[in-house]
Amino acid sequence: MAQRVRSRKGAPGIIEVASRAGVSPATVSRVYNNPELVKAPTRKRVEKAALDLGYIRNRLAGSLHNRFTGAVGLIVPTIDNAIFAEMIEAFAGRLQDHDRTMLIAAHGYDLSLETAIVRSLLERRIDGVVLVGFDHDAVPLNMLEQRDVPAISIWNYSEDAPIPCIGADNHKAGATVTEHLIELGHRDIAFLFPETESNDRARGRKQGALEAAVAAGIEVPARRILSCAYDIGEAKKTARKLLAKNAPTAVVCGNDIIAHGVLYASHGLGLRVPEAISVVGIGDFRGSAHMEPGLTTVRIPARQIGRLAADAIVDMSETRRPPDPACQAIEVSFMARGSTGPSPRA
Amino acid sequence: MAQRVRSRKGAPGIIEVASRAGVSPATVSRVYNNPELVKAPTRKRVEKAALDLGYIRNRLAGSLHNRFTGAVGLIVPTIDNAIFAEMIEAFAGRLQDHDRTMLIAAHGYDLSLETAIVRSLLERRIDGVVLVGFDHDAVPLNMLEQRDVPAISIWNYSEDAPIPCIGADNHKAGATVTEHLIELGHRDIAFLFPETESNDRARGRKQGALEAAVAAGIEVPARRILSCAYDIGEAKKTARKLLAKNAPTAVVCGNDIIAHGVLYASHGLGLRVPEAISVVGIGDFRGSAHMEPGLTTVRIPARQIGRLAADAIVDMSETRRPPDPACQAIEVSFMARGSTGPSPRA
DNA sequence: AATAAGAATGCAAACGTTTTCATAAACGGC
DNA sequence: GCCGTTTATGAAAACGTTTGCATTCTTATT
Repeated sequence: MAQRVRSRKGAPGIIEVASRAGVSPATVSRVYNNPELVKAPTRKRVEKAALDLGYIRNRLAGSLHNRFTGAVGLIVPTIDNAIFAEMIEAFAGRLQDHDRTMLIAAHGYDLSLETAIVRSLLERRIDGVVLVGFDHDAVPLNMLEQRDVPAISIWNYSEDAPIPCIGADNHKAGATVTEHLIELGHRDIAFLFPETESNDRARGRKQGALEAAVAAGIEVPARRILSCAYDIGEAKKTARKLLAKNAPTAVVCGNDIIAHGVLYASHGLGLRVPEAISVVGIGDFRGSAHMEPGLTTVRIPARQIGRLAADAIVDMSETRRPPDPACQAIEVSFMARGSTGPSPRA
Repeated sequence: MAQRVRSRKGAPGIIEVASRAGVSPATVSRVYNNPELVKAPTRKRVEKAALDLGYIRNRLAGSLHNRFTGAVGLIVPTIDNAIFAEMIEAFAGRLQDHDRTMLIAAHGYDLSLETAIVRSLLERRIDGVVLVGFDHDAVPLNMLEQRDVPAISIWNYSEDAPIPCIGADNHKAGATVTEHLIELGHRDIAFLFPETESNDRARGRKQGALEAAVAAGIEVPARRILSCAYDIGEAKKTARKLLAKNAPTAVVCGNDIIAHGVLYASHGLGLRVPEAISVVGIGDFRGSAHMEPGLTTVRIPARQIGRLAADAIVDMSETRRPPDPACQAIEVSFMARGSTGPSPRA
């Protein structure tokens, strides 16, 4: 029977459990942290006592002694983004499997906020931190390093990354979708990307896309390179201007959300996709496959990245050394769907 | 100058800061927790010492003494859901404003997991917990109450809620969209909702929708009541069957995601919206306004709920009593857009 | 049956703060 | 300048665990 009415201050501690089980506090502690060190019957008694009293251990007290809190920090640009949300969900789930808790914070693409966030995480003595991308202030990175708190970067991949990373080759992703359009005969291609200022993922994709065009002998005039926020409405508005007159035959979008906006703009203008205009995205968000027509895009396996990141950061916090190899490339896969077709001018 | 190379064990503590500033540890503590108690020049000296040493305080140690950890738990069905993500983002942001940290966990609509989650949060001695909806096991709720940890429910609203709540009247939301269709002359309406087993929000919406139909003298045959997961693909598949032959003139969807699926299914089948079929959603997710046609729906102000929830739980943890009034109704607003029109059979 | 080795448990000292209480310093009124 | 307050600081005892070391209980070996 769980003992009732433990008012405010009276939550039972390890000492109460110990005395009820007729053992020392040390033994109770061991039951939780090194069960194999205590003999089965004793363990049973302790477990029963804990249950009877409704004991809930205080991990904070332990962490004071340990070096470990069992909490891991995740810093993302935003939570409210379809593909990050997928990654976060997977990350959190996997962390739970490892008996860890996630602290999450968003900086809204303002990298200068990372310092404050990292500080606040360090005040809670997290066991490790996961960051998105490679663009980071030196200050927070130093704080982590000085305190010997493991950190990894996710989402982007580069061989010579400053910290261990798990991510996709965004450059290649941008190139892949562009090459697809080129193969279909498109020569007049527009590029619609988010602001690349403090977003190395988008930067890489854009570079990859533009370089692929150049490599195919296509020169891209400045008016074909547009930027817009991560927002369907904005993308739609921008695309409407782009498509209203003198439209290109294809649009490369920095992510699927922008592509959705472009698709809606096309529908709104009565431009048939893919007959009149081809559209490609990057990311393969939930839903992209099911639109009409389905969106041609490059799949970035967000959930996989989330899971691997959880595994990696937990491992690093335990072994106290970077994984081997430090950086892990996640393969993207091209998804050809209905939103792309031969150039009407071909 | 920040002092370099503090290897592993040597992170400076409050004691080092104190001695460098020539004060006692108590004073340093006060500088952080009750700055007004320490004279300006002393405070300055302490702050300088802390900066010089690169001191980062250890909140865990403090929480051991205090009752407060500055961490708040948020338990959601899933993070990977457009409208929850919006709420979470707003909640986390507001929490940061209050100098609090968010611990988040998802149970994937399996309410039995909440017990383990609550336990794990309590092990971290969170200052409060925010839950989604009213459907909860008694066990986790009791654990929270026994330990005097404040909890609130969000998303759903009811006057006689078991715990303080901040949310919308889902019943009314369901009724509103249905009445809109009825006003447009629709009599053959289908209802496509998520599983309501362990989801009181969906349950309320569905009830509201069906009751509105009944109130208008419409009898809804069982074959017009369908269920499908929160997933565009599934919704599309289910809708395709529904619309393939003997289609209703309108579909009420339990949320915007399902509505998106229905819309895509209609496009795929060549059914014009809203001429041949009207579709309504609930939620007003990002993007719903910009589809072609725009989705008629009911706006649930997710960000506002998130912000209010953060304010409320912080307040409760400080005052140690429920807010007044305990429950707060968030008004939903009907958004008429292009996806609904007069019934073709009218 | 004695003993060495190993396994299980207990003791008590940390861990890094906060906070009560006590003391010392500053202040204002006369 | 003196005294009664108020304000600023310090000393030391918590807070609830974990863990190294010491001790006791088992078990296996001879």
